[in-house]
Amino acid sequence: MQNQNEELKKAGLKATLPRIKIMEVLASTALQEEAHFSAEDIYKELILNNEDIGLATVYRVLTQFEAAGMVKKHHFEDKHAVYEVIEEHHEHMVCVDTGKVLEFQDDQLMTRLEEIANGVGYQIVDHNLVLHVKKIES
Amino acid sequence: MQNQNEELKKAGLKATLPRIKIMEVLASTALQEEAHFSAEDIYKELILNNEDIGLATVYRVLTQFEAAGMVKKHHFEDKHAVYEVIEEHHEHMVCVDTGKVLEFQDDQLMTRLEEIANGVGYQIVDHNLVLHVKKIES
DNA sequence: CTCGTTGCAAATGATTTGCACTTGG
DNA sequence: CCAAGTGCAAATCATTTGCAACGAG
Repeated sequence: MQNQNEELKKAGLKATLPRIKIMEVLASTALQEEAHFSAEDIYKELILNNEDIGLATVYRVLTQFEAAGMVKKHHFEDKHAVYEVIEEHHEHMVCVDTGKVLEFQDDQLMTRLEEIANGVGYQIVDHNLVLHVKKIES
Repeated sequence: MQNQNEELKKAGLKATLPRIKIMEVLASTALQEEAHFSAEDIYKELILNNEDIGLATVYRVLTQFEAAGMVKKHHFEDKHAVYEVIEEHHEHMVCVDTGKVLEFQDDQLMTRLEEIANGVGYQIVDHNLVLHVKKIES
């Protein structure tokens, strides 16, 4: 697990216990059927693991991770935000019935978006795309 | 202005003064260079017009309007939500430098999204797309 | 040692709710 | 009339911040 230590240093962050533990939760496949955690989710998971880490720290650390480009913050539902580890770029599809989150990636789509932005004199810096979907049951 | 009265009735809502005034603000081109208002924006505008309407009512009415499909709620920035009157469907592009919101619409894009969702057995119920852009200055 | 970090509690900002009082149909 | 709607103040929720104690390099 020395690699996480490295990642933190690279981001200019001290390798403290809270940060390491939070990274572990984010990276864990355990609770990760859906790899999108809210600050609260992570906090509860830490409590379960008998780690004595404050919720405020979870928020602070997630913010730092986001600034360091290690995680991405999403606002799928109205209230609390969720975070996910950045591995490769992809979009999200959320099932309105089950809440399940599917990920996908599509070059044709991205190309078209670029064309549209360029067409009005802009370049894309970032984007947010979430499809709210439901199973086809014909 | 009898048409707004109609719209409210159609939505099963009494045509009360607060609701009418809020609709007027939403529809007004006055403050509407950017037709995206937060609850607070609307509240302040009402105060300016010497209307005695509580902020809580603004929130309640906006929620009802959303449920009735008359307005759409967005979360462009992290904090407060903004609402806009639904007229015809379009996507948003927000300039990261100026905060300016541009709207666009593209069939090719929509078609591609449908294809993607269908491809995994889902149909699109709704979607959220926001491009964060900046001017090309070459 | 010395800052960067943390935990806790209190502060914040956006939105919601309880309740007694209006008001539209 | 009288249920639906409203204003106000208090409550709630997610997130942030101040500050004294702590710990990594």
